[in-house]
Amino acid sequence: MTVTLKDIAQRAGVTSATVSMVINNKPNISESTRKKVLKIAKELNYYPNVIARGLATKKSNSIGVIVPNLASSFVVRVLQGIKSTNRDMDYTVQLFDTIGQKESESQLFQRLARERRIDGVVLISSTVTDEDLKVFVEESVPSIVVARKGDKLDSVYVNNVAGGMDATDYLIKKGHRSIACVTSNTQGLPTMERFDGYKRSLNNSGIPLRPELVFAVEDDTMKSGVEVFKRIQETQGVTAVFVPAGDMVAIGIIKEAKRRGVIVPDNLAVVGFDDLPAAEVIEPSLTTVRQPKLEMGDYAINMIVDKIEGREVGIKHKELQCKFIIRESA
Amino acid sequence: MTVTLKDIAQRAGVTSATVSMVINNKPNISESTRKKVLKIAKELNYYPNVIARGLATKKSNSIGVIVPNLASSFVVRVLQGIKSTNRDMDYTVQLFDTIGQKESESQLFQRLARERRIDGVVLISSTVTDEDLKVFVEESVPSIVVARKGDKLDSVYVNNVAGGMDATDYLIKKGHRSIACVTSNTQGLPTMERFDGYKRSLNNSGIPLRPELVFAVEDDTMKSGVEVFKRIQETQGVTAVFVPAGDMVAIGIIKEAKRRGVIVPDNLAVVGFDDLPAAEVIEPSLTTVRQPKLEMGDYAINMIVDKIEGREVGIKHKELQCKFIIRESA
DNA sequence: TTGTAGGCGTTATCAT
DNA sequence: ATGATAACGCCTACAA
Repeated sequence: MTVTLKDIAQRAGVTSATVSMVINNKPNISESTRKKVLKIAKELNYYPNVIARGLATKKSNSIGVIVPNLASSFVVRVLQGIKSTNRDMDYTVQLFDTIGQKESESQLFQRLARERRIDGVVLISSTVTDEDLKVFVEESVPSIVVARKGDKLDSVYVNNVAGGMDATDYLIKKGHRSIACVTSNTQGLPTMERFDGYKRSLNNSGIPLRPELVFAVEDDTMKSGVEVFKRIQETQGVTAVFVPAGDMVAIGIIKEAKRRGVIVPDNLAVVGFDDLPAAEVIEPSLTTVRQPKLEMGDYAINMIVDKIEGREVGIKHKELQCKFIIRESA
Repeated sequence: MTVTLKDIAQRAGVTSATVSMVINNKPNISESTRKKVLKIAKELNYYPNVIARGLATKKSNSIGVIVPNLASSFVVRVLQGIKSTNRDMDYTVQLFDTIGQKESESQLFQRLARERRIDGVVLISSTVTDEDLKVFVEESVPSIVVARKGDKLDSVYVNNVAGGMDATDYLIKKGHRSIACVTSNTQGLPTMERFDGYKRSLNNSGIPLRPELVFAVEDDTMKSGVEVFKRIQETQGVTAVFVPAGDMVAIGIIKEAKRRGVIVPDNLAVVGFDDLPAAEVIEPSLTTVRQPKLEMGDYAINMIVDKIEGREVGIKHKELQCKFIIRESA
């Protein structure tokens, strides 16, 4: 049923080695046999068995994409970027998520590498620990981390500090002095960096950091935003809030503010982080910091393929810039 | 560098066949050698080469997921469902999208099948043609289509007609008689079915279908909603609108209505379709028809695995029900 | 230019 | 209970 090199070889009166060379466009094949072989291959609707090929060449021509949780819109967006530039490539994308798994990111990676399943890995995670990242460096399979800077590992990430500064600068420029900040205690480095940008911006303007204006939430949901709004309201004099924790939290804040008769942006200016689709839906629409997610995916896949094909050596980092999107909420 | 069965065999003083049997938990192995082999395997940090294994067993242990466009939130959600129940399975998910590709869904499928790359395929598409679907039936690799009913092919889909009826019934029950309907001319079968539900509901209540109340948009975006609102307003007497085209269109309608001083739901009741995250963000929040997307993914992956492993034969269909979500917009 | 032969790492069938 | 051996389908020296 399934047609192999041998089948073609027989019908063409040549050997399967010759057919292989034709299929792979190797030089030194007479035009006549090349034509004959190609014709028969087409007639029989031949496709090379990629598994057999992989065994022979020690290449799987596939790239693993490891994500902690496919439910994250950030992750999905980066994945879309990967897939969209991956189109023209000869690599297949295999998708792995680690949430609810016994294996950690690094264990999974090690297994994939050792099983010879993939030629390279893109890890999309901001929460992976330095300890875990070490394993990636040590394996011989090329890998790259997206969403945080890798120390000894290739990486693509965003300048969160600058993003946080842009947002805070803008609020200060608008005259705000009591600016609250809502961070996350589960999203790792990036929110910390954005918070850092907030601090630096205040500092640059000579505004003292007031710890009572700094709040933390668990996750990037409207519910968290609603809750944190109450805490913010208990603190006197806040006129603006910057939300490194993410757009959904910012949206929750806006919703609850409106419900309580606090006018956004007049009584409270709100700036989010991420630029989700919902940012345009909420009224007033959300001023926020956009991360170039598709672009991150694009860079990541290109970098990993370059690495796999030996076009690049050494550690490479790509830092992308956020874009401040001004809408109505601030 | 890479450790193989042979390496273990040598150190254990047995043959690689024996080691293979141990690794695969075959019976008829003495406890002593089993222990010895396992110990050495662990010491050497051995992982079986899945490619070699695949060649020998003629199984790749991976499932292809083909989607037209990963940018669709529907597709992503189904994919999340697939991945989340895929966790406990021994199958790897390979992701393919066809947008901007030279290959159609069916050509891609045929190639994947012939290349022996995958053991089964899940196609997530509502727009695939019957013609294309035929190829899926003909290949020997199991496949299943999600989001539309397959004729001779396994499928998981939603009862869109009932969804459309629920929505329209509700509006009628609320006293509406001039109910507009906004469909899509690019989203294929599902929106047509929802429209069908709309028609049946009207019919059941003895309300004549008025063609001038039926509109079509190009895509599921706020922009389309804004535009179609204007057209709706030109038609006198409309008090409600059902939007099979999707939630973003419905949200666009609400936005534009508010901008023009039309009060939702008092002057215009709006019902969407999908239940996107943004449905809860818009104010008034969107009454809509929720599709069980995660569940669809869950069923799909289970069905395909059953098929691959020979637990199921014959054509199976799974029809899921939508859920009507009442919020503020109607 | 083409054929021969061996190998990639596993599994599976038969002996022993 | 274990070993020999062939086979999976393809690639690649090397020989002719």
